[in-house]
Amino acid sequence: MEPDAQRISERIERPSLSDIVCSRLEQMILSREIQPGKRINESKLSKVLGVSRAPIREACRQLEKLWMVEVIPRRGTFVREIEAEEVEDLYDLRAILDEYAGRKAASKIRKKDLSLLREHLSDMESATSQNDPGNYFRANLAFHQTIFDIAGNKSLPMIYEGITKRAALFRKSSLSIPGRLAVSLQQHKEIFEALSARDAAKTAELMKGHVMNAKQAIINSLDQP
Amino acid sequence: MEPDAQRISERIERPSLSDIVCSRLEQMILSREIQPGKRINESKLSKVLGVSRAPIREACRQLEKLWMVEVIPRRGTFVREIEAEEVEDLYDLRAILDEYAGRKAASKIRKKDLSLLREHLSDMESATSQNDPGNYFRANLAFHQTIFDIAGNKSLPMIYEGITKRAALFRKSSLSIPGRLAVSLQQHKEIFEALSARDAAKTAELMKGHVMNAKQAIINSLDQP
DNA sequence: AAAAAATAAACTGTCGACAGTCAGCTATCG
DNA sequence: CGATAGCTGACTGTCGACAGTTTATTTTTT
Repeated sequence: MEPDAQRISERIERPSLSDIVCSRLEQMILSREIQPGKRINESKLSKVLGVSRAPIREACRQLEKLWMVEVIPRRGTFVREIEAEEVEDLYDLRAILDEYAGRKAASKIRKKDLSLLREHLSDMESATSQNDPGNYFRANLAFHQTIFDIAGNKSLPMIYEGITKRAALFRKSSLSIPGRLAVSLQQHKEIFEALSARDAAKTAELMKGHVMNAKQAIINSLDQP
Repeated sequence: MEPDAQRISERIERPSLSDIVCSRLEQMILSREIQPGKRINESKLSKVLGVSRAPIREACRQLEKLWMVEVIPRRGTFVREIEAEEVEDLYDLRAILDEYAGRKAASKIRKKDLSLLREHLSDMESATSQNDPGNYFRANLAFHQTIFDIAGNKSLPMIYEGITKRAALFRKSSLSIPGRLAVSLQQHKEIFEALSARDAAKTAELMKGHVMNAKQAIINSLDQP
């Protein structure tokens, strides 16, 4: 019997073909194997991957949900392009969402939440000392998502995922800028402190500042590439 | 020749079968012909509508993008349920997005923007005097979307659409509460004034207050139904 | 009679095929 | 020589069918 029919989504399940194609496509897009603006050729790709067109189409729709591609009726599926200007927009949105999440999380946080955050923080710490942007990025994402969980706004994670995936299309991440990891780490430590102190205003301010800081770092790095 | 290959999305095009199925489905969901939590039976629906399953699936994926349904692998597509608690979450998100948009729009607004807003305002005015929530809703949406346009954050409208469609699943809208139309109209007039004065702080505050006010109205109406 | 197992029915995932549409090329016309 | 119209190849939209799962039903077991 189903103990909780509402929460069916979270069960173990092997991925369907569409899911496999989806991650494969995401990978191809992020690695620029398929370049921005280019069309995803369904029939060609289906031959390459050895599957029919149905899972390919399914995967494209999934990626559209994440704003990574744009499906144009009767024309095809195109990898989205992203301009510096739009990256700034996305960072602005991240800033206000993080600010909100920080404020809400600070007033709700519990001991076990703090220990989970501390784990992510230590992951970020070791990634920083090994100068490993990839792992830092993951731990960083986990840190922020944990704060969302604590904040408890159920709709926030979905929105945020779209924003981050879309921003990932941009060739440059703030974390790939030399010296950024250390700065970012320090900011997360401060956020952690503010959360421990249950200081909502301070947490909100730090979260916002953190994102706006990353935004500025990107803008600066573009001016002098 | 294509004058602007980037902006292909906006061209005249007759709807595909999937599009028709999609709006039909949306309608069925909002009218509760298919109830929240229920599965959308692809094969059954394909017989009813006289099309194959492919357009049906396509439409479901489209609705998933708008958070109106949840697609669970190998189980089917389910109409999303929405609790009062989540409606509050959605209003919170609308509040911070509107606040942000208001601040940004106030610093960028031009004369022709103001006249467009004035038009929407007068639409809302006549809808109010005729006590027509449907038309009021549309004019209201147009008003807010115009502010987004002025703010110029390209990603904002997409996010906002998801939030509003999702909130529409809830049986009650703040605008359906007796007396709300007049209150809402007054608030929009104040927002318009603040925008005219290019007062960013004031506009932001009013926008946020307006949404939070609507949220509170819903909460109150639920306590005493 | 309640729980578990086995069976049957229904449904989704995937496939290959065909038709209508679109992009690019060639030939025609001014 | 440039622009337009018609043609051609390629691709997406849609279809019906089949296979593997999931759900509902029936049978068996305790």
